[in-house]
Amino acid sequence: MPDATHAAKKDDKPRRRLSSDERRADFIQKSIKLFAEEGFESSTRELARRLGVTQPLLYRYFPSKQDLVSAVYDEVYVRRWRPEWEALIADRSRPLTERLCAFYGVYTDAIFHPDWIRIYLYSGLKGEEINARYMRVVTTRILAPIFAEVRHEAGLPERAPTEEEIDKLWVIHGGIFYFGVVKLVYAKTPPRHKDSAVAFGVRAMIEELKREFSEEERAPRR
Amino acid sequence: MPDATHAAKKDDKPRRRLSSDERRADFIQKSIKLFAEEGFESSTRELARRLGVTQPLLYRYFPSKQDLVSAVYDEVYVRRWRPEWEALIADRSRPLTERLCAFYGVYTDAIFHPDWIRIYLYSGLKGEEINARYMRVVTTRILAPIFAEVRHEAGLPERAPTEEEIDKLWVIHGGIFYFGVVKLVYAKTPPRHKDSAVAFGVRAMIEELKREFSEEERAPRR
DNA sequence: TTGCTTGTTTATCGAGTGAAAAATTAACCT
DNA sequence: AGGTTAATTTTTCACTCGATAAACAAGCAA
Repeated sequence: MPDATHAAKKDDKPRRRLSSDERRADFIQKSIKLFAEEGFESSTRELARRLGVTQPLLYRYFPSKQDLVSAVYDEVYVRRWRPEWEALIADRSRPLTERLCAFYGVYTDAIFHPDWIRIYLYSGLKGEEINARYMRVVTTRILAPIFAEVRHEAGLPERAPTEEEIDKLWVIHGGIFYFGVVKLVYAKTPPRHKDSAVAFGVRAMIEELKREFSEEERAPRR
Repeated sequence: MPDATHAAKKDDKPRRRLSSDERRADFIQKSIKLFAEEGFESSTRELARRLGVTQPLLYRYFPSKQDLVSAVYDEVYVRRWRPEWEALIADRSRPLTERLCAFYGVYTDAIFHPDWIRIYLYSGLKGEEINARYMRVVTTRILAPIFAEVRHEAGLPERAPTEEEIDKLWVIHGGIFYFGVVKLVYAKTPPRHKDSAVAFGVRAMIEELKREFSEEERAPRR
């Protein structure tokens, strides 16, 4: 009797054959979907089933399942970052609020997808190093520049943010991100008020930062 | 030869015996730790190993692993909620900012533990119904009351928040929660600036809400 | 057609999974 | 002491997991 545990197709009439590159890309794309849905413990057999191939074929393209996971990380984390985002934040020809709303508009357009958010959360829970690296990138490429721009708009001299100040920025940045988690992961509904939620967070962050800066001016520390 | 896959202790000298209630509670407490660390796919054998008992004993106390998971949900979600939190928010004898800082102080004291946060994230990714229920509780017992208090402090008539306004409150509430995620899950370090991060979020939220209310007063909708 | 390359399947292994049934034994009650 | 209850272990099953080796077959070049 035929072993069904590796069956590729029910009707094995049209057994097409892909080039090495196509097949590899197919594995990664379908893995993103599967891992996002069910986590990284998803079986290689379920993945193969979705691809319409048998399970051992995976090991022709990836030495181990962990190598496939790493390829998924690379595709999701690294390839979706747009360097032009950083220029958007620092473009002083536009009002700061407008700039930051524009930045968080395109940033959330990029990451507010169930695939991205769920893989991010899963890998974070796994304690993957790439997660910590991503957090450092956010800190230095987004939060610190925002801090510098708010100070500039407030007419204050440039200064590196303290750890505590970065934490305050994380509350807003994380709040915007977590708004996406609530909508896409928990409620499974499109984020209808994304723009006004972003604008609320941006304005609240800028104004509260300015307020704290002016208090600091009045009573300098140390 | 003895089968090691179910071994409880190496030295089986002191084989103590617990009461039904103690053992059941022990299963739940150790499950919280284990599931928080490794997710709900953790094996029942690993759990038994940590308890110092054999794996089939679990099935004397829980019909299935899923029943154990449900017991963990109950312990973590339901039992940690403090009804007095709601009174804290509505206590108009104190200034609103102070009230909300106090509320978020004790609320984060309750939930800013790796166990709670990780189980919350894991169960949310699994799409568990209890997660959606918790979100509704947060909305009606925390966010809507905060909305009412801000309006009251602004001298405005009572009014139910729109979905869009609740979303704005989620940005701050979620931001405070996600600050805990960043510290406890990603960075694995105690949230040193918890109080000032909370105060930042609270003040930013209150002031920005007031600002939007006053704009609304100037140009009423519809 | 022949023959070679390579994408793909078949078959299988060893370890680990949740769960059921039955045997064992510690603790309590007369 | 003896006897009973119930906590715990032993044994085992059917299944799933990631991974390997070998057989097969589609496409292409001669």
